[in-house]
Amino acid sequence: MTEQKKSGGRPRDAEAAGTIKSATLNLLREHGYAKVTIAAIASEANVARQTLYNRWNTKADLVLDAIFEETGHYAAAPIDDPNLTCQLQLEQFLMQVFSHLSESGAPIRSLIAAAQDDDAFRDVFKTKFVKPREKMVTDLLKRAQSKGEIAQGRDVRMLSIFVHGAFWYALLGGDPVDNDLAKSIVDEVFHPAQT
Amino acid sequence: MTEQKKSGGRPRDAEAAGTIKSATLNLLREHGYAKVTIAAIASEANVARQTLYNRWNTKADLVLDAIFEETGHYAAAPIDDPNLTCQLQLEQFLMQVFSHLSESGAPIRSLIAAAQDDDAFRDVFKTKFVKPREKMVTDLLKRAQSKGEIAQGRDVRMLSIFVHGAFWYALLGGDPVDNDLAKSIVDEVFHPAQT
DNA sequence: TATATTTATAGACTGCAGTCTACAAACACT
DNA sequence: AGTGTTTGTAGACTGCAGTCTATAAATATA
Repeated sequence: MTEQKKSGGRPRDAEAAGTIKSATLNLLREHGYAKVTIAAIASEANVARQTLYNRWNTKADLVLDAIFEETGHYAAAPIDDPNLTCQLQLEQFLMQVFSHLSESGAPIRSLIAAAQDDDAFRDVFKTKFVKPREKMVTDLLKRAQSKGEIAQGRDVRMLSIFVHGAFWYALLGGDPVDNDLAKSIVDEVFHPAQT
Repeated sequence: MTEQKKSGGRPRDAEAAGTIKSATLNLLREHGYAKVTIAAIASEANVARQTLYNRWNTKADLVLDAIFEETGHYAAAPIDDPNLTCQLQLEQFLMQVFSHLSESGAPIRSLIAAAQDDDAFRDVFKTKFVKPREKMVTDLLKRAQSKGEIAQGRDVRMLSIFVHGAFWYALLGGDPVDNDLAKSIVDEVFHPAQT
């Protein structure tokens, strides 16, 4: 592929992408996904509307990209700290993720929404956002299993899905996604309660 | 409230609502939520566009209502059959729900999408669709707990959220929602595996 | 300098959701 | 029959996403 351009041509404005993305985030926080218009973003970024469409295919694409720019930082895989139980590590990881989401939860919800109507977009969203987080949790649970914190016979992949499912379920249902939820999820996944 | 109308007035066409809803379902199955237009539904039902807006506030409202009409049948609470384990009952219940969803899964996904941008709509969706199903599962799990199929110390409410979360997670992610998923979910919730 | 290529801008245009207005039709009450 | 009220119909209108076209600006290469 390599998508080579024939020769010169006017270069893309190097600053534009950043300016547009940050304008997008600002408007997003202020008004929410539905009320933010492409025209408003373009205007805020002092750029022609078409320039946005030169770089992103849809409003959802742009928003996805804009959110990644700052969400990436929070996606750091939890390092294995041998001094902490895996249970605690998972709890802290979830709390970190949740506290971030309480800031940009609404736009992310809107992304999920947009993803439903667009197969290609849903793939990107899954590949770049959902799957990596799923893997982080699966890996952590595997470590817990190898250290005996979780019984050998359990299906770690399904447990990871439980964790994320519970999280999405709360997020989409508009229920609070907070430390209490994190604790409840982790308690039940590790569920030492054997009566 | 009782919403009384002052006096007579032209009565609503009794057949219209049904005709519109079934036209909606037909077009929905054929083209998917995004590609179905209000105008097309109105035309299919031989009704003015405004008539739709007289009865439903938005496209999502209408689709929600249309889907309920046939989804209601499948929402029957699982009767407690003392001859079957609760684990089997849950598995059968989920299979029933899943097989229905593989038919109208796409429109339902679009509903979730629409719900994200509209608080009022999300409430209706939760109240009429999500919560009742959550309760069915919670009740079933409670029975399982009282019969000893699930340990006393476990948080049944959270387990129910795991079940639904896993289900929504698969649905929204575009993953197959089938018998295998149902079995995996139930196995892990009851997880007799104690190594 | 001349040409080809690519981006940026401005603005027209399409399609759809949802609103609004004017008018006709169907009812209740007097 | 006459009045008031509500629904149905037809069509104009607004706002936004996304497309398309014409033109100017910025680059590379000849």
